[in-house]
Formats: sequence, C-alpha cells, structure tokens
Amino acid sequence: MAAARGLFYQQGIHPVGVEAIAEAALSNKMTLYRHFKSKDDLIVEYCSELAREGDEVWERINSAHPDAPEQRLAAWVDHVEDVLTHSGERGCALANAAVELAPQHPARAVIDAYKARKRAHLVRLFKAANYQRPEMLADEVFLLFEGARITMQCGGKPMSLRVVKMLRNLLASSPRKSC
Amino acid sequence: MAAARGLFYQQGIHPVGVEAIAEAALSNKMTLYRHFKSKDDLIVEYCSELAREGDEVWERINSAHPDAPEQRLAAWVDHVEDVLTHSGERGCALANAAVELAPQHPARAVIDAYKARKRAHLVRLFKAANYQRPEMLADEVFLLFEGARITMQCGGKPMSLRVVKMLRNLLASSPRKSC
DNA sequence: CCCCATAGGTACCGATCGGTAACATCCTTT
DNA sequence: AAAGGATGTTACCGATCGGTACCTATGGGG
Repeated sequence: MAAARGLFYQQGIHPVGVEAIAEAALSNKMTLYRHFKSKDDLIVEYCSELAREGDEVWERINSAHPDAPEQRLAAWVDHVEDVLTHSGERGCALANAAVELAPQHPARAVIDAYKARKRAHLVRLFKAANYQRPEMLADEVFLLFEGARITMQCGGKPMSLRVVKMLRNLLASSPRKSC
Repeated sequence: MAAARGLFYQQGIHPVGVEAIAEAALSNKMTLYRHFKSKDDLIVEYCSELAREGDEVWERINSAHPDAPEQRLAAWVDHVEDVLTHSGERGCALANAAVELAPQHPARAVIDAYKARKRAHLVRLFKAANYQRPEMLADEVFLLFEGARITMQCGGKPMSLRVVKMLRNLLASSPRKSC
C-alpha cells in the first residue's frame, strides 16, 4: 500500500500498473491481488487512506488545543505551510485522483466527501474564532489552498509558496465580531 | 481536433483512445494519423490550441478597452463569471492535462508557459489599474480562480460559483495608489 | 512432526491500445 | 477523361495491462 501511494502520487493512477506496484512493494502481483480484489479497489483504499489521514490531522489539531480557537487557527496555518513547503511538487493527491478518475468511479465519492468535510471544518474553525462571514472566509481559504496545490504542478511553485503569507494576511485583516 | 477536445475534456486524456477520437470525428484512425504523427503530438496541439484561445480572450479584452484599465478589469471579471457558470464541470482543461501528463511530456511546457503568461497578464492589469502590490493581488486572484476550477470536480460546484462574488469584493476592497 | 494458511513465482488469457501496411475509393484540378 | 492527392476500410503487429490458474515453498501452531 505504501508502494502504491508513492507511485500513484508521483506518476498518477492510470500510468501505474499493478505489477509495478507489486514489485515496488518487494512482492508480486498475486500477493497484491490476495489483499485487494481489483485495481479499482486498491484505488478506493488509496483515496480512503489519504482522506483518513487528512481527517486525523484535523483531529490532532482540534484535540491539541481544545477551547482555544486562536491556537487551532495558528496550528492549521502552520500545517498548511508545512504541506506547501515540504510535500512534493504534485499537489493534492486526492485532487489529482479526482481529475484522473471518471465521475462514476467509487473513489470519487470518497474524495468529494473528504473535500466537503474539509470545508466544513474550516467553517467551524472560523466560526469558533469569531470571524464575521465564516462561510465566505472558509470558501476563500479553501480555494486559495486548492489553487496553490494545483498551481504547483504548472510551474507555479514559487507562487504557491507565497500563499502562506497571503493566508496570514487574509486571516489578520478579515473582520471579526468581537476582538 | 474538435472531437479530441470534447473527449479529452470530458473523460481525460489517458482513457481516450485514438480510435474513439477518430470515430467521434466521423473519420477513422488512418486519417487521424495523416494529420497528427502521434497521440502525443495530438495532445500537444490540443494544449496549444487551448492556450492560444485563452490568449485570444485576453487580447480581445485588451483591444476592446485600450487605455481603460477599469473596463478591462470589469470585462475580465465578467469573463471569469461566464467561464465558471457556463463551462462544464471538469474545470480547467489545461490544469487537468497537467495532472495527467508526466512532467517531461512536451505538452507540459505549453501548459506551464500559458499559466505563467496568464499570471503576468493579471499583474499587468492590476498594475494598470493602480493597485498597490499588483503581484500579490495577481497571485491571490489567480489561485482563487484555479482553486475554483479544481473544486468544481470535487463536488464543489456551488462553492466555486461563489468565487465571483469573492472576486468582486476582493478587487473592491484592495488598496490602490490613487483613486 | 505434520498441516494448513499464506506468500512467491511463472506462465498464461483476453482485451485494449498506439501505430502501420496495403489497398480501395473519392474528389478535384487540369 | 486522366491523374494525383486525400480519404476510407480492413487487417494486422507488438506491447502492455488487468486479472487468474497452478504449483512451490515457507513457516508457525496443533
């Protein structure tokens, strides 16, 4: 599975054959098919694992700073900065998968649900931080982040690195209810 | 070529075979290969055509309102609104192609160059409209737009439709040098 | 020590795909 | 009418891919 993640992320899903995954895992195709009933099943579990890890990041931030929205906000921005600076140049693996997979592929439901959860998390965070119009701000931040990760693949790495500065500036200048 | 555009955009590049393109064009594979020497060549021309059309939109806006940056700005926002509301649910065809194609694919250079031109156009426009920090604003607007078009594919169509409102609000509230 | 579940390896199948060869056909231009 | 270029049709090639059958080996538990 770790092998599949690396290959899927680096090369995309379609160009990677199951045999390549198997031998990258120092195994063979038969053993792989004893754990996953098909390549589509492997893709679904690949996306599910990514989504689950994304949720875990959010849970970790939430449980690390309970009843401290300000610190949760700061922790999340730090996490965004870390993702943008240290992850590869292929952007968001789930967004890439959504581009590659047909709309009726079962993994698409996993991706859409994760993205919706992420947006809802942002809304809740901004609401807890007493921002005015938390939905609007969540949309803005969400789209900025997504745009940055897509742009990394189109030669826009330096631009997407600047998004953290924009993010901090945006969060600092957005109006709040009581502050 | 029109057939290839439709199929590539709707289903992606890899899943579409040359035979499907040929018969969608009411032709056959041989005739297709007399016009394009390979599928990769077809992909490059597909991306080049999309980039050229994007440039033409920009030129049209520029030549329609010479020496009127404010109207160019409004025209561009209208164009963005039109793209987001009336184009399909598969986002930016060039960004999708960048996700699907290996980094060393010749079409990737076309895509990267186009995206860089687009960002430069935005910078020039904001500079002409006397915005302070035109580069920063261009990055922000660019990333918002890219994020919106990717998010359309992840069940975020309603969210990405709101980006036009965000855009107008952002442009109205950004500081200018003299206004 | 034996047994059985798990993994490794190999060969294979059917389907698809990119690309080509050879030939028939049509349309246009002079 | 003749000729030449563009198009249509069919069949095919080699490669790759997802997926399976079959057999061997290994290793841990009774």
